[in-house]
Amino acid sequence: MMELRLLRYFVAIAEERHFGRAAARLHMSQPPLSRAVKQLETDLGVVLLRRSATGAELTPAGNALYMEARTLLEQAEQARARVTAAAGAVTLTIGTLADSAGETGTRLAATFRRRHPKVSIRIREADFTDPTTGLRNGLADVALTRLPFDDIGISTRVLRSDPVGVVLRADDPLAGRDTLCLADLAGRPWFQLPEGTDPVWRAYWNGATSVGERPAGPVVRTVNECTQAVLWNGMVGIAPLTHALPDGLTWAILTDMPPSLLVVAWATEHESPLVRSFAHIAVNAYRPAQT
Amino acid sequence: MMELRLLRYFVAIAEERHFGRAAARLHMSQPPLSRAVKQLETDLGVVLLRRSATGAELTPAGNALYMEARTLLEQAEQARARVTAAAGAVTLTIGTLADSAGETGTRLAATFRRRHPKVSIRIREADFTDPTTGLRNGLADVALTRLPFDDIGISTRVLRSDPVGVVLRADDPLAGRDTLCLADLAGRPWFQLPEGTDPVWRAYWNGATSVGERPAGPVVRTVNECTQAVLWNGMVGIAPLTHALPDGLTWAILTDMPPSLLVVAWATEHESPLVRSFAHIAVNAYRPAQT
DNA sequence: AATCCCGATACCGCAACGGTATCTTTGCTG
DNA sequence: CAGCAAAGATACCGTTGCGGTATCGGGATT
Repeated sequence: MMELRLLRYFVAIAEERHFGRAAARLHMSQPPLSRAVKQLETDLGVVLLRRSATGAELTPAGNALYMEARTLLEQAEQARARVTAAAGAVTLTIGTLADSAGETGTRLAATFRRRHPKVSIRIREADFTDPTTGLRNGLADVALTRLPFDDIGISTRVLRSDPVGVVLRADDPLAGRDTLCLADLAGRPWFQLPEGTDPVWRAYWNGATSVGERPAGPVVRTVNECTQAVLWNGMVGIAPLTHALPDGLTWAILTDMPPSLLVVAWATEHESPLVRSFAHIAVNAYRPAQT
Repeated sequence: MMELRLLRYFVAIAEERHFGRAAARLHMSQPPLSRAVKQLETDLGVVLLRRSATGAELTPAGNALYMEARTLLEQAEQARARVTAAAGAVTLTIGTLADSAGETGTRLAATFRRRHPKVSIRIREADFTDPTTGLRNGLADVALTRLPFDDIGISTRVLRSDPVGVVLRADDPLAGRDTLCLADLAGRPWFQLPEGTDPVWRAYWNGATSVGERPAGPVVRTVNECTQAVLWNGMVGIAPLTHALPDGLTWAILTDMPPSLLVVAWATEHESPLVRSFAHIAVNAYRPAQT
């Protein structure tokens, strides 16, 4: 039977395109994943992955299942939230952009939990295609994300200003330089946000994108080994990196990209005492003279 | 973790309001269901059922989970169908109204499978609130259901005409009579379709409903022990009963209810060779002089 | 008070899950 | 082209947990 557990596994494999990395991300070993995929394949009567010596590629059916599984798991999460809400439980859903906000979120959530022990917290990791991390459709109550994006109806408080940088392979001709400008990167593959995403957000990142070619693979990918930045085959990311980069990668700041602002955000019309409290905690945590 | 298996179990329990009956319906024993519910309850941190000596009632949270689980399982089914469709597999989804159509569906599906071995078949059981069993929103390709309902855009072929009857407890004063009229039943509780359902369909059944009071419990319930009729605490159903009624129940035809027509139906604009083939098989199976 | 019925619990065998070790294949490389 | 490295598949194993039978406890009914 098609169980959610198998779908969780498959999503990890599909995103990593690699059984071993997926296993690491799931904190388990690789063989059960082989079995899980085979189980799904025999259950659905369909080949999901094209295995190779370098990893695994999605077949059309695999891609379909990846999309379906994502939404299904998301719907399951929402269902869970609605059920607990129906029981009178108070929940705060924190949306986080899949970059530095991840670790930030859990840290702030811990503080929040100390102050509001009875409120249960749910963290929803959104990918780069939605800078509001679901604020607009009620999928999140409060978000840790980045400006600029179309913020009408959204209240924001700036936490930190981060220069935008680029991640390079150590063997790159440009590696070793601390700063670069966009022109240095002309002609390289780049990441590109899909159409239909927030226009302001897209324009900001396309400022970088316009110098490069269109990418060949999927549009945005989050790399979990390095939660402090969005990497993609040695492409654009966000400084500062507090964690060390994986071996063989270096970092250079792009001097002509306007800085990206880490913010706490919420839908203005859904502002609540809990949301205010969380925003307050977040702003305090980043106040310069905190002592 | 909240797995689909647990939700399937919970849905059965919620509908039967009885662990034992749910176990029978799931072809398993009762103790694992106790465990499953407890597992869900601890996982969600919520009480789902109020247990009593006569069965189990849903708490508000339980009702919420019931709704969520239904849609989630449905979505999982659709997801599965879309994935196999993406692999180029051809699927025919047969919607069945939760009464006599159930058994009819599997029987016709068997014939259909013999004729089209490569087409995979999915049977979708719909409840009484949607006489089209999802034809309109693409949830089903072809339906075994009953007239009358609002059939604009829907093509139908009549398979059989069934008088409408009422199921009575053996200790009922009216039990033993073969025929009744609606007036005989004045003042009794009755089943009632929720607002927003197909108006023609609702009006038809409200013709019966109008003589009775409003029911107290949930609006429609399907009884699985008797797949040949919709029963509800000794309320209205559809003749003929080819299967014996459970002990303690009898059956009387309502002479002043217009008959209900068993039909095969499909969305006219989505008519396809497969749909035509299925309809043809269905009509042939019910032709009087078949020999 | 005795009985009945329902859900909960205890316990058991077995299927399935995840882990370790190893194999096969494939792409790369000297 | 031989050898190596890496990735997924397979074999096997200990443990978990699922579903089954037997039984218990507690309301409701008579």
